Amino acid sequence: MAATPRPGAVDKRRLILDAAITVFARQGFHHCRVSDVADEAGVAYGLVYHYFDSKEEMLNELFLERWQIMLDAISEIDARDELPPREKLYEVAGFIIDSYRHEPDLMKVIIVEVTRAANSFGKLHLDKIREAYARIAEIVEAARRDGVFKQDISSDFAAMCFYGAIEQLLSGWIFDLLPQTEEEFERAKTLVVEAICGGLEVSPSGTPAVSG
Amino acid sequence: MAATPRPGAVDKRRLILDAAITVFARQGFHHCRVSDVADEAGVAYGLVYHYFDSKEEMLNELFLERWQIMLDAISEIDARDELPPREKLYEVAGFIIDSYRHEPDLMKVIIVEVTRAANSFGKLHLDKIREAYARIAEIVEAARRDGVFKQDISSDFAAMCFYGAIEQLLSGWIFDLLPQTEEEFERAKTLVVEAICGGLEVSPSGTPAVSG
Amino acid sequence: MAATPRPGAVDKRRLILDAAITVFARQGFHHCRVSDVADEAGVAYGLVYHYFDSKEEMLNELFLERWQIMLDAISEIDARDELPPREKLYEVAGFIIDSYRHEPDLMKVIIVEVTRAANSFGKLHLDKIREAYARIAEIVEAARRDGVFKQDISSDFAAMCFYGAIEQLLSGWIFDLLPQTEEEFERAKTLVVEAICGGLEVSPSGTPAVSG
Amino acid sequence: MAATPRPGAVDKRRLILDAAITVFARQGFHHCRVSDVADEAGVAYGLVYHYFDSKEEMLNELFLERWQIMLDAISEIDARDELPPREKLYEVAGFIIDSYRHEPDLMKVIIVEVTRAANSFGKLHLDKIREAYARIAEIVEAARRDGVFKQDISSDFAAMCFYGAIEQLLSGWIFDLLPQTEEEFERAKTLVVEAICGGLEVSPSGTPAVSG
DNA sequence: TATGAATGAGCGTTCATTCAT
DNA sequence: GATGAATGAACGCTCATTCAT
Repeated sequence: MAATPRPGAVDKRRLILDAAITVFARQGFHHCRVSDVADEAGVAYGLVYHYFDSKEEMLNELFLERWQIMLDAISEIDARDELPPREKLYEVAGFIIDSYRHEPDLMKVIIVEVTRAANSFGKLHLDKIREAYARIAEIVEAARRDGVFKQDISSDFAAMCFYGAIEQLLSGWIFDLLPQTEEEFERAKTLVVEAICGGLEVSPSGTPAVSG
Repeated sequence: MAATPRPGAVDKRRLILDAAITVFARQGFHHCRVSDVADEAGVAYGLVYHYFDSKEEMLNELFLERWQIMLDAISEIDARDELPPREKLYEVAGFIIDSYRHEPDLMKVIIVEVTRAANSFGKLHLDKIREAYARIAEIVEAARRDGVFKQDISSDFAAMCFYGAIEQLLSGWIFDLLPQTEEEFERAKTLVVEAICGGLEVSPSGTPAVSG
Repeated sequence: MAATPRPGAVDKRRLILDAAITVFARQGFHHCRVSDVADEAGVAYGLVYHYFDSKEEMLNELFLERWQIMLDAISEIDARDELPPREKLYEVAGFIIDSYRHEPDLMKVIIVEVTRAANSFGKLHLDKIREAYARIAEIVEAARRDGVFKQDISSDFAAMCFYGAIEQLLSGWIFDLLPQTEEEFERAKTLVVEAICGGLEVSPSGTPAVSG
Repeated sequence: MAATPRPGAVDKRRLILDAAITVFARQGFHHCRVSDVADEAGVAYGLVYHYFDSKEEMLNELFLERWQIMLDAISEIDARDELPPREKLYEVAGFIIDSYRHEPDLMKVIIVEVTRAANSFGKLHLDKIREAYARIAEIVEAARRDGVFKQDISSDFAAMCFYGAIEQLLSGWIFDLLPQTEEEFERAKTLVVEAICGGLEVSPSGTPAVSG
């Protein structure tokens, strides 16, 4: 559907999609019009319908595009056999946090408008979302098999807690409940893993820090 | 504005609010009409506007009403000095999970339509939401002062992880990603605390279980 | 329909009608609600419907009540045979101007909401309005028969000019285009008659002033 | 906002505006729906809102457009120095009467819905309306300076009487209180000036007729 | 490709009016 | 008489989508 633009020519489709990120993040998917996106992109709004079937399709595409990148990243991380489980989770947390760091609007849109919007978009993409949990769960499951992670906490359950903690951090940044500095982002990577893997409690023998 | 109804009479205002919970949960706030709420309540269209200024006001009221109950519950739990920190967090997790167990539609609405809706309602209620995190953070902070919880994880950060994990579990139930049985609910209370406080990793000397 | 209230009791019907004058004048008939009238009167709005069939009926009644008083006044003036035509017109202008002076809200409502609102209320009351013109025309007609007024200007036409000039003055006061002082009101009575009867132009032999 | 239509193409904006004149005149501004206007114009409902922000805006535009033409006409008349005051007023009356003759619906809308609607539109346009009176007053004022018009009647007052008389004639035609024939219209031009300038009374030495 | 005029279903909201108490 | 809860038709306005150019 999207023709490859001539080299040097502006890819209007991409232009529109990027404008959609900005507008969806700023006004919210339900509170913006297609014409707002077109205005942001500097094109006539009829053109939006030349490239996309509907307003929703833009959101879908933004989500799928980005989510797939994350799924691939998780898989790639899991494949690095040299990494211990905690390091793998650190890499996953790091990838997601860096995603927000580099593209906060896009991540905001995905979290706020898709991930949580169960009734409308979420349903379409539940399988994709489920897959992310499953891949994280695989990391946990391997750790359980190796006896590094606790047996009584199922890997699915653990994955939910882990992902939930990360998403909550992102929400905190999105809503300005947590400070957003480079240091905080880096620190968060270490601490969220420390919290979930090592626990909040002081353990008798101490917990080794994560390298990062 | 809403007069106290005669004893024995139906409180139409409450009827409408309850219908709103059902409809918002089923169709989503943005995908339902005010007439859907009126139909669900079995009242005339205009009566909704007799009691509420707008569709949004119903959502606001549902959120504020319920959220305050949670805030009060957390405070009450924190005041029980005999409880160790982990037990306090167990009570908090238990309260939230039970809230979902007993009123899944209402909790769904609050999580999906308010807590995450950054652009519209979320902003109105950020202070209330922030307060919940703060109260959880107080529990953690006391534990840190007592040397029970780690120093390097700030109480704010810990509170976000803890709350995020719980909300993710609720999301999992809402979206049918996790099984919903009485046992699962009970088990989740214990495990989420075990995961966050004790950590996913097997600690050298083992971790004491929570009573529940 | 309107029961005579017990002596000393408040006549709620009258109370509502007076409130309607205030509200109609302040907000305009179309821009006020029945409840605004009820609030102004300090009664429940259901009571308005106990006394009146509709919002319109209140306006109708206000108009008819007042207009009849004017019709009677014109007739009475016309019957005073000792008065020359110009004096009769002076008395008519004086009556209308004094009506505004003493009850500006009521006159505003009648002029703005009834007299000019041809499409809705006006039609119902056109006969009454026409009657006023006719009575003024009678005064003019008598003057023409006596040779005091010009033959080439029909009495109907003259009546329209005369009434139009007066109503325009009232409009000027209503819209604050003309100063509203006691002196201005008095002066206007004289001048409007002078303008219409004697004309704006300086006549060769001068024009006699009106007594007033 | 409204692009200039291709030559030969129908100007839909104009079409809608003309339909609005018809509908506002027939049903009254408050008693018609936007859909009535759209139906009358033979266009889709939404197109009205493509060209106009609101129902009110259409009325505003109709008024301002027409009123400016009148203001310009009065100025132009006043600038014709060769004309004596009475002739100038004759031209003004003639212009207004011809406006009604050629576009009775538009003039009806302006008089009934705007000029007199004190509470809503009138207020917005009072300055424009005031300007018309002022321009007429200038004509009178010059005549007073020249000693042709009476000193004791202020030019503002005289302008109100003059304009009021004319508007009343238009009201008479609008409400079918006066006969509407070409002859009547022509006659009215002469007579209204004769009445206001020369007065209704027979003056001792006679009044010169207006050429027209 | 690109534009924006044109469409019309749909929605939130208002408010005159009714009626049980 | 008096109240105000209850009704529901009606209306202004929005905006996703289509389509002629």
